Amino acid sequence: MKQLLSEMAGHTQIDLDNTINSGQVFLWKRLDGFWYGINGQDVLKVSQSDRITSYQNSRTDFFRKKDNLEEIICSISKDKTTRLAVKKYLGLRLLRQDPFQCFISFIVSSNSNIQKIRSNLEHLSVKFGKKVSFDKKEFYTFPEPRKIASASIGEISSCGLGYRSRFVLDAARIIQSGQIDLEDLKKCSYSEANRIIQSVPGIGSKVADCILLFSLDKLEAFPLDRWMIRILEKYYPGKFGIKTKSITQKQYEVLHEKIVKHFGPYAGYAQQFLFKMERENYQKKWL
DNA sequence: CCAAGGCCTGAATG
DNA sequence: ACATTCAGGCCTT
Repeated sequence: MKQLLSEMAGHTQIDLDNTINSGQVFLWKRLDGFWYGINGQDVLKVSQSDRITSYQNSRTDFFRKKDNLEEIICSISKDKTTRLAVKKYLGLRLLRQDPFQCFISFIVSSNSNIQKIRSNLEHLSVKFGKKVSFDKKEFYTFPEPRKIASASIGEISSCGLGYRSRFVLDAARIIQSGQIDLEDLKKCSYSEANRIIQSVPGIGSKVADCILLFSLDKLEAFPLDRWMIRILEKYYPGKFGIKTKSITQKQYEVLHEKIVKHFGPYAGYAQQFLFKMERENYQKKWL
């Protein structure tokens, strides 16, 4: 562990490629040696050597640079597997995304795959976002809640969302009407925010955890999808008492409690490292 | 509380 | 080619 931390001190650099390419964000492209990404109404630009810049000159800490990584890594490194994953992907980070974009993105993600999610979100942005020019390149910002909220089902489903179109429309209306204020959820506890966000049709346990972890600062969120279940079965056989591949809501809750008990309050970081390691093992192409 | 089945769509598989 | 299966779930019965 000591060795790991001293290694970190020299390598506090963020590993951009692996971070952007870790299933958290979908609207990022590499152009002329830079990464450009849509974050709500903003476009971010970053390269491995330069500071992050933004179309809107916003100050969002997108890469969570203020997180105390040393403390977090110490905290989550409870076992061999996690230590290996952390060591292998030291520069991997959680991102702090625009909440509404994240909210819609993960509703769209359910029962889908990366490529389709990206295609769906790009279509939504072209159709309902604003065209902006940044660095002499064109981008479409992510649609504002009111734009989606006032669309028809047909317009939304023309973006290829299928049966998720209804969920996306209703979800946007819930935000637009103020029935749920995503910023407010940042101030709630994990379980309270989780309960509220799961009241939205189309958001179950897994999608909720993604939104909470990637945009609402709930670092104990630990999205349990098919991959994570497989990972837990493989590296922690018997430890968490997983019985079936698809788990019920109740089983999800029980499992999540055990996870937090094991990994601690920054469990979400552990999830990210483990997930990345296993996906890489399977040599999946993501971008 | 659990199990089973259906769901849009596109890429992968046979 | 063409049919079938499957994918980073969720909802209803």
